Amino acid sequence: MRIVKEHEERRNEILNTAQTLFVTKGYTKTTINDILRAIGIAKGTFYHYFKSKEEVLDAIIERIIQTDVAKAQHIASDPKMSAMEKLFAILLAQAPQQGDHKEQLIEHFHQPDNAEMHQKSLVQAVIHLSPILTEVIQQGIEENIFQTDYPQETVEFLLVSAQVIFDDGFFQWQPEEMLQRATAFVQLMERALGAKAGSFKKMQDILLK
Amino acid sequence: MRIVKEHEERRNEILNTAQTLFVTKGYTKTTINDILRAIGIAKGTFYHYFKSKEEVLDAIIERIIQTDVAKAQHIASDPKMSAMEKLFAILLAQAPQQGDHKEQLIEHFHQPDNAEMHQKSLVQAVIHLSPILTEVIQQGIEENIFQTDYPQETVEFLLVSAQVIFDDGFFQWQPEEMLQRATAFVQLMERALGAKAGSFKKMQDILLK
DNA sequence: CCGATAAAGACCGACTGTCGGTCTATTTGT
DNA sequence: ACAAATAGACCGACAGTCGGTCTTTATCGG
Repeated sequence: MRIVKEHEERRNEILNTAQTLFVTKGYTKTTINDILRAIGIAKGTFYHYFKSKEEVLDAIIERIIQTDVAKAQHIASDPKMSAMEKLFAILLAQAPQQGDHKEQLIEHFHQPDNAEMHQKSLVQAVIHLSPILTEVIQQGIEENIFQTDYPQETVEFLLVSAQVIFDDGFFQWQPEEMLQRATAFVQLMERALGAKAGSFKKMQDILLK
Repeated sequence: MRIVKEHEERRNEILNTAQTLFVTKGYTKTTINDILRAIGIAKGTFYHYFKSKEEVLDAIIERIIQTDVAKAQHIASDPKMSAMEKLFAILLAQAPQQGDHKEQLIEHFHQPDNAEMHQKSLVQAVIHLSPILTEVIQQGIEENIFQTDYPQETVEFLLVSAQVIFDDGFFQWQPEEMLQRATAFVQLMERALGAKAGSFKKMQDILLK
């Protein structure tokens, strides 16, 4: 049974299917054949679009990060927002994984042994988000609400911490442990950025909803 | 050619060889056959000692972490040291990877795609070191040199940041970028732990040598 | 303007090489 | 003689390759 499609359509079909499988079963445990079977295409077709399994993973991660980066950029470039508002908005925009494409992934299992995927996401997120957040912090320094000699590095540390601690797959926290860490993280941010004690109270309240 | 050895000796031989290969070529790219060839043993011998490739990785990581934990514990239990001294000593004991067993690994290549190994090391390091460091922080709170409502969580964040940022394999920094991050990290610690501004100056100086 | 022809490229699935892991036979120490 | 240690032939699963087919679209002579 031979069904011909547009290049981009087929490519996205592979990407979407692979993403669902990678997230639910894990990258390593997902077979190329799993992907082929799920779509109903042959080996050759897959390799007509991607030259390796890893290239698919990279493409998926790039796609995910890209949407997050776009949101962050949009917020960061708003001239009417204060640095504090931007910071909160950007972080909140990240947290809920959103419905991604349509609705899939909502019920995704916490897949522990998925090291490649987690690591690549982490690195890409830090690389692409830190410059944006650094600018926001610098705006905050000019507004005299933040104070640090190392805005860039501080952002990196905070991003890494958040990505690792709050990503399922590294540690499996109980709900109350998660809450505790979220609260602690807000305090860490406040201190790391040299903000006035208690100035992140608002964010704290939002997080604890 | 058949050579019989003591159980522990053979086991360590496998561990040492595997560790060298995992670090230089990466875990995934290292074949069981690579290990066998390097030692000069057969498949059956390998599987007589370990039931999977991953079990070898876990054993290696446990061994590495164990030496770090032992050092940390030894320092932490010294009744004559202040919390600040302990904190510095423990961190410094981690930094130089030491000659591990004898001398190997000194010239280890920075292997970027080694996600499994990096992730497992990270998680194990945090799990085993954070309780020890948390106690040190609590001692510091009693000594009134630190102040935080979240000692445990703060330690976790700091450990994660340090492990990821300073581990080759996640990011590849230039020497001066590394220095910059080390400096920034000391400031982050100072602030995160609620220490008096400038009280970590000593540590800073030591790091910059 | 139309039908033949050729180029592009989407698609197929048998096949290959590699790798982690199993199994059974043999040797060695006690 | 018995258990522990060693050996290596063997297996199934998997990522990736290759030679080729089918469909669509552009081109061109009449």
